[in-house]
Amino acid sequence: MAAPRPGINISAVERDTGLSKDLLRMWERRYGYPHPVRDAAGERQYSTADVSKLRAIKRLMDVGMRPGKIIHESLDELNALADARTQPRTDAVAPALERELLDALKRHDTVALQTLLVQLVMKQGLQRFVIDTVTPLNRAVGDAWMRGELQVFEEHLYTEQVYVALRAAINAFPRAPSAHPRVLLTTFPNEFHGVGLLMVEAILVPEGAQCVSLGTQTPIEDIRRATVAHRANILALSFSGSFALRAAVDGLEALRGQLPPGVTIWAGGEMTRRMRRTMPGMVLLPDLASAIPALKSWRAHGAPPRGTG
Amino acid sequence: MAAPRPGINISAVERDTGLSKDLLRMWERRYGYPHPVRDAAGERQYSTADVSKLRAIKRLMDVGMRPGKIIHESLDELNALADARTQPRTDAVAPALERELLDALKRHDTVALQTLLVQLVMKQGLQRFVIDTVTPLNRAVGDAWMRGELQVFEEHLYTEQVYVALRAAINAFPRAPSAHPRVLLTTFPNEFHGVGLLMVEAILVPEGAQCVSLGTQTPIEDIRRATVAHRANILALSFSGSFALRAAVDGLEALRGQLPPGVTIWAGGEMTRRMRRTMPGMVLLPDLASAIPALKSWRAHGAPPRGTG
DNA sequence: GTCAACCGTTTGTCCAAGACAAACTATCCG
DNA sequence: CGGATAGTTTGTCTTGGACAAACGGTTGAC
Repeated sequence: MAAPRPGINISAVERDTGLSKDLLRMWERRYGYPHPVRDAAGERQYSTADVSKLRAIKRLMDVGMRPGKIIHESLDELNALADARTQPRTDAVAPALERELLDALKRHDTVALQTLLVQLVMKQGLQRFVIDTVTPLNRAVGDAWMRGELQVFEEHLYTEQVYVALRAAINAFPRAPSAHPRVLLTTFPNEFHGVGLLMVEAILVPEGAQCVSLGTQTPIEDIRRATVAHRANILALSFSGSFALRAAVDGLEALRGQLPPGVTIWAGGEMTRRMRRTMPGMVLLPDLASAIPALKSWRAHGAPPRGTG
Repeated sequence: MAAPRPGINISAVERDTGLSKDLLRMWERRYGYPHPVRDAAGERQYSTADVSKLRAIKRLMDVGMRPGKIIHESLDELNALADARTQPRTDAVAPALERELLDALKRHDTVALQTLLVQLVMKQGLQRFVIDTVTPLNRAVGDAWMRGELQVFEEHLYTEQVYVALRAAINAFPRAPSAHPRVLLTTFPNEFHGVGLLMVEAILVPEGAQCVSLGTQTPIEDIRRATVAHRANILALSFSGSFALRAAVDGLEALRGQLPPGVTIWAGGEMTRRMRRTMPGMVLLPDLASAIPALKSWRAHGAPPRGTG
């Protein structure tokens, strides 16, 4: 009665890969790939293999590769490229534990997942949990998703569970209203990845910083206003790999010009690794661990006297 | 340095309203609205007023109205239509408190927001909190967003805070592995609204039910497998107003045919109010409060109640 | 009076090919 | 090594046509 795989609609491909319909048609015109079959109405019907490969391409593009260079590689070669990039693998999460977590995820066993995560927080402490467990786990989940081993909703489920675990752990720390520095966390508009913010918060709160997160997608003018209103000492911004480089640099420079010099700007996230290393007036945090020395450095010399411009 | 409002790109409008580019162009062709000015390159530049009105239209469409009937109404008239629909306003949240929450939201004051929500949970109890506070608050936030009084990220912030408060309250209840019934909660693919699931969970857990949520967007075959694997007694599905009616009915009928007759299917959410036919073999829950009698009915007879209330 | 099936109208999505601006790469110069 | 310039690559926007799905009113049966 129900055909098992009748082919995937261009809208569904857009949703599952994040590549717009226009772009999918343009690639077909320019590169000849993907080249989906047409149904009786002449509409494109993509295969699941196409979707897997498109996801792999998107993921590599998100870390800076260009479509023309990789679109004709096979899925295996694309995976090899991704693995090569992942070389500095720390193996901090015991592979057995990582497998156990992924298994629980695939079983949709949220209780087991949450139990495992909470156990790890307790055992490692919050900071090590974020750096040694969540970071490689994010990568493992991302890779599994790219290979089509995980559904979209399963990745969401994972994100949600990490979110809950981190939020609970952060809330366990007391809030001292006088704690310094005050850190304001958010992302630019068009940036949808907010887990990074929570991970930074989880690094900073145990150090005694006072964090306020605005969530994702705050317009730049609102960021400026919020920074002044909260009298924040540090403004921390997160950029995922898929964020437009130019928009990030322009926005950061605009903010630097508008904010009082006493406010320190931190820019972190995957995409900051692709930025020019010298951004005057701001601190680049290519990974989460570097937030700790950055905070110590602020306390040593960066602390502004009084002048709130 | 700061350009005030140069006009809004069609992509940004798609993102901010949820109306696809194709649809925006088609409306312009068919209805003459919106009719954005063109920039030097001939590309559409929408105004913020357009975006506000388009959001209002989208919201009314999500509750069943048709674009052709409302697209030429003014924003005020659209708001009046939305208000008229909201007539059965319970005013269970004191307007002062509601205003206080919205103010905290607009100040991005997550601490105040969370404090208020937690206080309300404690004071009202979880079930009343969900029914008397969160439901009207969702509507108030939705209305404010529709009128352009809230940014997208502010709505996200609200959702996140409610999410955290509900999740924390639910986790405070002990999990008895033998509790009955076992309820599996999820949504169909293409359904992005997951707060409803958490709200149902918050209604059912205090009644002693054992809830497992798969989050949003579970493929139907996975729902079937998960229901069998968890030996769930009740499968609860949530459909927001923007979900396609046909897809919901078809999917529900397919599930009903594939699941053992002993499994009760609950369908809830805004869009189930637009379903006409009494759906054989399943229970429609037009609002959250009706989940409690439905649960009691299951315990009394192990079968769905007849009438649709 | 209620419900289901039918049919014309409304509505959303897809398609094609062209145009152009933004982003990136390569090269040259200080 | 860093910065400006020229050439490619790449993504998004444009128009206008086509068609299928969803809707709403009417008809017919009970």
